[in-house]
Amino acid sequence: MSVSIKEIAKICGVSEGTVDRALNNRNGIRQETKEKILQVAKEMNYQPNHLARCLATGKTNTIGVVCINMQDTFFSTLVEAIEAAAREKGYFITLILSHNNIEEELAGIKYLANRGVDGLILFPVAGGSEYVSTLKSLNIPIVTIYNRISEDFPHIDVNSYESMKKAVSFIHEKGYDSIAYLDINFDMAKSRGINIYSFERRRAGYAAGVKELGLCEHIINGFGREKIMDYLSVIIDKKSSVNDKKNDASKRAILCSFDDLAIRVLSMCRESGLSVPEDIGLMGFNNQRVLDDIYPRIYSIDCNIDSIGTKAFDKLYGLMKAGDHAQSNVKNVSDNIDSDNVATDNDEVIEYKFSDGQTL
Amino acid sequence: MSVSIKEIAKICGVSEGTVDRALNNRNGIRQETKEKILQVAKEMNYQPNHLARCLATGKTNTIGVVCINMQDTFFSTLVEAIEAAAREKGYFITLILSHNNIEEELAGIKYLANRGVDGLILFPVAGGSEYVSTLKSLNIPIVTIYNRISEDFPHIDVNSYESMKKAVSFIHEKGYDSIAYLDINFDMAKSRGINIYSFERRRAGYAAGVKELGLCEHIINGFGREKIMDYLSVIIDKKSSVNDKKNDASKRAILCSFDDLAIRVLSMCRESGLSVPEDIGLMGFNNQRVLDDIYPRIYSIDCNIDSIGTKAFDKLYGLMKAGDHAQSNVKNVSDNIDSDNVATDNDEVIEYKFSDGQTL
DNA sequence: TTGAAAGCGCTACCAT
DNA sequence: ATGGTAGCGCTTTCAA
Repeated sequence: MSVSIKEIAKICGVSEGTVDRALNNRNGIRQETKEKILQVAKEMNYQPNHLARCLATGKTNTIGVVCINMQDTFFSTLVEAIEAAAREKGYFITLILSHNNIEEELAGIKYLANRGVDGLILFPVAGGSEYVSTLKSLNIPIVTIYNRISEDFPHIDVNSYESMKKAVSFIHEKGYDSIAYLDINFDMAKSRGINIYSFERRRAGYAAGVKELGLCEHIINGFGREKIMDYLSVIIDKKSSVNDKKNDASKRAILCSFDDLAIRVLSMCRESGLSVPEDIGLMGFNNQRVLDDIYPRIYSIDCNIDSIGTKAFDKLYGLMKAGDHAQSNVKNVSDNIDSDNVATDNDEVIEYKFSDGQTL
Repeated sequence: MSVSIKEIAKICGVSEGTVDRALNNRNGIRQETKEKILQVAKEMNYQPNHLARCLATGKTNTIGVVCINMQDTFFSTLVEAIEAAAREKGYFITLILSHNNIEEELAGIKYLANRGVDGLILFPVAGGSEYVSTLKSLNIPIVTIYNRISEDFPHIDVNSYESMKKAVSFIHEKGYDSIAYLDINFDMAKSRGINIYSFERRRAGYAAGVKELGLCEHIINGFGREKIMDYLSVIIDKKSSVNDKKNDASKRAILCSFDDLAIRVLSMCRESGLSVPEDIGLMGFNNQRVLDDIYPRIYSIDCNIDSIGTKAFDKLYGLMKAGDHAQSNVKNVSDNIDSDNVATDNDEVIEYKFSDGQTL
């Protein structure tokens, strides 16, 4: 197929070692020899065989990324940021999608480990101490994003707890005294045993926020149309009977655990004849780009997704360079997934800000 | 790090070859020997070194995917479909993003080739005969998606031309007699020399559609807010003066070259006080999922994105298996990018359908 | 400064 | 049915 070092060596009448010295800028070679070899290599359009180099050096310059899916802009944007950061440093990414399936995730991780990736960035679906042991036994640097597994692995995410908590005060300051929280269905997720750390932190942040303000907690646990409609109907009723009893004058808002929910609620409001923000306030999480094209502009929490991706790679890069695998300086904690699974020193937290908006 | 065939051979007191036979289900090995070896391998948690295998076999079981970006749901969904199809067949994907940049794309392709990917799926940014030669010299199977390069490479895409043309009649049948087309700015793209085959086909389809119906062609060449506003203002004016002169009673619609534009127009209509579909009809292209959450439901052309991804991989898989690289049975055509660059036998066309909707 | 050769872990082929 | 061994293309070490 393509020319090898051996062939170049033969043509130049030198040894393979010398060709290697020329090609890879090592010292211990005379300038003229080097130039001649480089010249020949160029003429023959020599292309190094990455594979052979990997086998010889034990490094692949490839990191594995095990992500949930590519449908959610949140994930795909993150992957894009990781790819950019990786490529800048000369790394490739092998992408595997787990589709929120624990088995697929594990199989993927195993494949990647066998392939000898230098490091792993995980959007964990699984969790638990057994899982941690498995990962540690791989003996390669691992960084988690989004869901957290344990303090054994550096974790990068927006500070979901803090930002949601702040979002509650933010909404409250805009004059809303009833703030509901629209979220994924925890029971369903938990029955499947999947890791929902990120959503747990978000919800916990909301809960802390309303508690601090002395407001009522109202969590809509699942985002099917019926559940949303149930909630909206209260507002619709209130609106239609506004002349009758002016007692319940509370301004209501819904904080959503991710943007798509806010978009959905917005549309359902429109269908139901509710005006946003006149009849109901709305706020999302992630501030994905499509919000810029939707009227009215929904407030959202801007998680600075790009920087999560970048930091995740940078962290991993550090570990890879250090040869200092995460496992080396680790306390042997078996850490289960639960709401007490909070940030540690091994966690990196990303700044956030509130987007501009008109819906509150 | 991990156990090798050699170690297992030593422990079992057999040769490496025998271990290989056991591990890889080859024949020419006694059942008991095999079982014993497998047993030991399991105990030692043997994991095959993919890299070494690749080097020995010359196959990597990896395909390279050079895509534009991951921000557009259209692309990320496609990548997701490719990943699924690939994994099912035991292939990995190494993902490189070109960001619509010709240099990045070329660099990426070169990297992938050196890495010995077994095949390449390209969302081409570049084009032209020189590019074709470069790709052919790589000597690996290549399939293009989205933008086409030349008939030298199998190409998979929705039938943009046909579907856009049909979309025009579809809109017309709904009673609209003025159908504008909102598109990317061709001049800008062309001045950068990038491949816009897919958009060219879409626009050509629109043009053919209006021509066939004897309607006026109205192309909005660029989707900045001003350009869109320019067009909407005509409708706004018409609406406000509707009582004065009832002469221009034409029902207007805008066909958009991709969904995000339709979403944007919808919002701008809302801001401008125009009702959709009462004052203006709207239709998109791709039918991305977010449309389901937006009210009113925008009509769109459902390109069956998943099947594009699947077919692209299947096509590539065929080429890889055949060892029958695309270059082998090729006429040496230098094919430039232009609107005459139409489908050939080497092209696969994907079925499409119109989504349900309420905006027309 | 250069050459020679031993690996990396696996596959594949030829003997036996 | 099994053993032995020569590669794959590169890096790395030791000798000259």
